[in-house]
Amino acid sequence: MGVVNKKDDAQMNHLIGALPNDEFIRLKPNLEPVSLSLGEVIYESGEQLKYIYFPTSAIISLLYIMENGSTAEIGMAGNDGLVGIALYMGGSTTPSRAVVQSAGNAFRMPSLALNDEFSLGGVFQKILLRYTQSLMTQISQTAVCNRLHTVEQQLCRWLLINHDLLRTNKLIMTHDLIANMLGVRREGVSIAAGHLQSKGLIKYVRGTITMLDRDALERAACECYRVVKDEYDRLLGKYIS
Amino acid sequence: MGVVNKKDDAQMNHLIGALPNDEFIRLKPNLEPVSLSLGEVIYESGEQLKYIYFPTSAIISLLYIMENGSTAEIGMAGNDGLVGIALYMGGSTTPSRAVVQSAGNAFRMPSLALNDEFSLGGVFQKILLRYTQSLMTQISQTAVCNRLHTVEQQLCRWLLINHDLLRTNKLIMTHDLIANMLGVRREGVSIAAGHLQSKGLIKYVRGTITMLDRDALERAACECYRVVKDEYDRLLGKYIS
DNA sequence: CTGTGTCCGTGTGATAACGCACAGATACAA
DNA sequence: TTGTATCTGTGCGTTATCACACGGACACAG
Repeated sequence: MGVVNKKDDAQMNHLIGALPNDEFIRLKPNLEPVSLSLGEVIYESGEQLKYIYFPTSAIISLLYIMENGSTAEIGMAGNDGLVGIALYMGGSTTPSRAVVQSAGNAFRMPSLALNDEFSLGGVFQKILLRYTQSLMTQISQTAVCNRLHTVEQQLCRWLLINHDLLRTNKLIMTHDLIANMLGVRREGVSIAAGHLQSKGLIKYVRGTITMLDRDALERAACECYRVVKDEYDRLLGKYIS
Repeated sequence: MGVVNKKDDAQMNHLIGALPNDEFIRLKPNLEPVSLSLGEVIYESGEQLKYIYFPTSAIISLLYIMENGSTAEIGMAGNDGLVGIALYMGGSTTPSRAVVQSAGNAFRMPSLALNDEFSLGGVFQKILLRYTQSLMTQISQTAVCNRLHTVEQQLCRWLLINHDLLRTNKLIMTHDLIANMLGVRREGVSIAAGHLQSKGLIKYVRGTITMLDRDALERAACECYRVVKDEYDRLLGKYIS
């Protein structure tokens, strides 16, 4: 007791949990726990960022909003990642919006403290850069996935990612919201979801989706899911193992 | 004479040209000029990288190759950028392939020298990180563009990017190759190109495309072109201006 | 328990892009 | 000049997705 311990709440975020003790102790005073509610906008497109967020139980979605109002998700971050890359990459902001997709908790850290620690060039910097590369893989794969795969395959992929981050089979999410994430029509999601339900992979009623057969979902998803997951493990596995 | 001067060939790459003199002098011995031929594969997916490339007149395309053999471009780098981000981000490799899309020259730099300079935390590091963010914007925009815009809009965007990098109106490129970049069928490109030709925006014959009316091309392209360009200028403008 | 809003199913027609197949045209080499 | 490879135009049937529209079902508050 009294000793700052890595088996702390902050541990629940894999990136924070991967830090060596000395770096963690230095950072800890700057980590402020916050509670994030569904739909909350963490960052608006083009807005100067003040904090970087390390989700623990929350899931945050990175969305692009086009001029005509349609939206599409380019990436997702949960306790495996962070939100606010632009702060240490030098841009201070991005053209995307960050929205809370699943309510929960996170730690946030002010820009100044972040940059102080980042510039020391320690493990913190290494992890942040590696995570950034992993996010680039996620975004890249989303790009090709949007081009080459069907809505149903993409829905499977999206459900699997959520499953990994939530670690529960129940997902509170309407078809309409999923459609906004995938950048397709609500009907398209309804049809794909109906198909998956009839095959027994999922079950849903009014805003909650239950995943019944994860293995089958993986088989029904496109390769993109696995590529991104494997690349994350390759880049960060040795830290968070 | 004898004085290492920034008005050097290396200057032709904007990122190198943006370095302060002391950093440039330190790096110069490690910059090896290379000539890149059309179709040459700089990096294979998953292959350990040895060099980072700073194109001067060449254009390099970042491609994803799916399991079924179809391809799609996620980004492009010319004298405005570099190829080999994974080297300083820590991953050493990426799941994408880098192919020479337009023959020309580049400088390459060994991994070791790159990391030595990067870890000093100077302007070099700042520029590389900012460029990385700009590339993320490019990839993200490609993702949503693939989802939401037509082949014709995307073709316009692609032509404009090439125009910016080549600084000539003539582009040596068949419909088939463009189709591989955009991740669509060759016929789709032929039809879109035919349409643009009939409107007088471009002209083409057997593997060479001439851009006739750049302003009209910008109007026919989706917003994605401008978003990415503006973000590049925002991130790097103050260095390369 | 009744109203109102949300969520999902379904239908119809339109459009964009796909896959395949082949013909005409051009370039280049023998 | 002739042959061959490459490049582009076009047609046809198929599929995925879109846009719009509406009805039924459920949830929850008053």
